[in-house]
Amino acid sequence: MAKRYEKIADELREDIRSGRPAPGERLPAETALAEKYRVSVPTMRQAMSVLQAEGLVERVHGRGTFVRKERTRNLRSNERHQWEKDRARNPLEERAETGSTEHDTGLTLSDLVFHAEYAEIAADDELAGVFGVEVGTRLLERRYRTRQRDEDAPFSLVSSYLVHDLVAANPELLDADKEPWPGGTQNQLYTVGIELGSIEEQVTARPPTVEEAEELAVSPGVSVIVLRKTSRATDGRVVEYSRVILPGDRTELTFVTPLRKW
Amino acid sequence: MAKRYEKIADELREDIRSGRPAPGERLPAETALAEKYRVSVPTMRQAMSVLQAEGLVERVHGRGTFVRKERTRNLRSNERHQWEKDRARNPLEERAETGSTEHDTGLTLSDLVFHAEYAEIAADDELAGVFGVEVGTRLLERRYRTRQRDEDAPFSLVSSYLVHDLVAANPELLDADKEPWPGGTQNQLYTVGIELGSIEEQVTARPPTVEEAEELAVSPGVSVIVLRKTSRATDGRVVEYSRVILPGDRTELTFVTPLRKW
DNA sequence: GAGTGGTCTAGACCACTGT
DNA sequence: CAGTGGTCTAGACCACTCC
Repeated sequence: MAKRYEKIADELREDIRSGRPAPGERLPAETALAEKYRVSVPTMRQAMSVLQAEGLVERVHGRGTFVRKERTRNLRSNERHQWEKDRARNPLEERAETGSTEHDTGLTLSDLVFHAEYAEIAADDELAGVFGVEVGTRLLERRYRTRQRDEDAPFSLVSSYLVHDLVAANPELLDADKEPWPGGTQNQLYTVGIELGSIEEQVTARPPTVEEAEELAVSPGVSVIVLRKTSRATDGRVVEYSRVILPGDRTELTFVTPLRKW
Repeated sequence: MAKRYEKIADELREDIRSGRPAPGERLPAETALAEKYRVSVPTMRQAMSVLQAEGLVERVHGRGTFVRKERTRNLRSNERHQWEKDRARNPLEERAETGSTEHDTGLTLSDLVFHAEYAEIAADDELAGVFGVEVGTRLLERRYRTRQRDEDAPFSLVSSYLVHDLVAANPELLDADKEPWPGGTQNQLYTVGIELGSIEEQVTARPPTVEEAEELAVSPGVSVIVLRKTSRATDGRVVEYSRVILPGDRTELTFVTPLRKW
C-alpha cells in the first residue's frame, strides 16, 4: 500500500509546485535523489516517470531532469474562418499583410516560419468518402508545418486535401512555391470560383505516434489534439478537407457558437 | 541502438494490428513472453508499458494483459446549443422527451445514468474573472457525471457555475433533486428571464490527474480533453460557466461554423 | 573525462484475480 | 490455491552532453 515511488513523486510534485526547483531548473541527479530517499535507482526512476507522464518535468539524456517551463501557448479560434472569408476578395496588398494564423496568435508574419509541400495522390477510402468521389480520384495533397521563429518545433502539422481537377483551373494553385498564399485557402478557392458556406471541425485527442512526438517535440506521455476540418461550398459540396495535429499541452482551441434570438 | 524493448513492442504491435490476439483477448503472461523473446521480465514489462501508453493494451492486475476494445465513442456537437435553445420554451412534456446529450449521442434517456450535486461556493479568482464579479461572490456550483447504463465509467465530469443571486429567483433551480431538468440549463435560465446569445467553448488536452484517471477509468497515458464553456446572455453578460472533463480516447467533439454569404 | 539519464539483468516478494 | 501483473533491489554497462 505504501508504494514508495508514488510517495516520492508526491513529495517532488509538491516541491515543484511551490517552486523549489523553479521552471527551467535542473533537479538533482537520479543517483543523488535515490540516495536521499533511500531507494534504489530504478525505483527513483519510476518516480521520475510519473512526473514526466504528468508533463511536470522533462528528462534529457546526458544533461539532467528539468522542471518544465510553460511553453508558449498557441491559440486558434473558429472565428478565423469568417475573418478569412471576409478578406478573401480583398486586393493582394491587404491580403498579404496578415494571415489567419497571425490573426489567431497575435504574432506577425515575420515571427513565423512556414513550410509547404505539395503532392498529387489518389484518393483512398477515407478521402473518397469525405469528398464523395470515387476511390483513386486525383487529389492535391498539401502538407504544412508552421513554427514560431524562436521555438525549435512546429506547433502544427497540417495535411490538406483538394480535388485536383477542381483547382487545376488555376495552375498557380498547384505550385508549392506560391506558399504562403496571401489570403489563404479561401482566396485560393475564390480564384477558381468557389465560395465556402460552412466549416465543420472534429476534435479528438490521443497519444502521439512516434513520428508526431519527434516532429512536434512533445515529451512522450503528452498527447496530441487531432482536428479534422471539412470545408463545404455554399452548395454543400465538400471542397477541402484537412487533418491538423496539434500538441495537446500548448494548444488552445476556441469555438464560438452564436445563437439565434427568440 | 537496438533497444530490445522497442523491437518487442513493434512485433507485438504488428501482431495486434493484424488481429493475432483479437480485441478483448488476453496476451500471454509477461513471464512467458519474456522467455519467448529471451529477455528479462523487467525488459518485457517495459515493452508492455509502451503498448499501454499507446492505448493498445490494458493491463489488469492479477488477471492479465488484454488487447483493448474500441470503446463506445461519445459525440458532442456545438449544434446542441441551438437545438437546446429552440426547445427551451416548449411545454414540459416535449422538453422531458430528450435532452441535448441524447441528441448528440443518439441514445435515449433510459440508456443514461445521471448524477448531480449542488453546492454554494464563493467565487475564487478564476471564476470571479469569468463572471466579472467580486472575489467571494456567492455562486451555485453544480457537478454532474453522466454515464451509459452499460458502461461502468462516466463519459464526462462537468462542473457548472451560476451566479447564485441571478438564479435564486426560482428556488427550484437551487435543488439538485430536480435534476435532470427537462430542457437543460437553457430552460432553467429561461425561468429566470435569461436568454442566451452566444456560447464560447475552449478546448485543450492534458494528462489526467490521478482522480480523473480513476473516475473516468482511462488507462494512465491516455489524456483527457478539457472543455471550458462560457455562456453569454443576449446582452453579453456571462451567465454560466462550466468545465467539462472528457476522456480523450473516446470523445469526438464537432464544431460547425456557418459562414455569411458574400 | 566526469556526470547525466537510458537500457538491461536476475531475482525476491507483494497484491490481486480466479478456481 | 496457482497464476497474473506490480513493486523493489543491487548492480553492470551504454549513450549522450558538456567541459
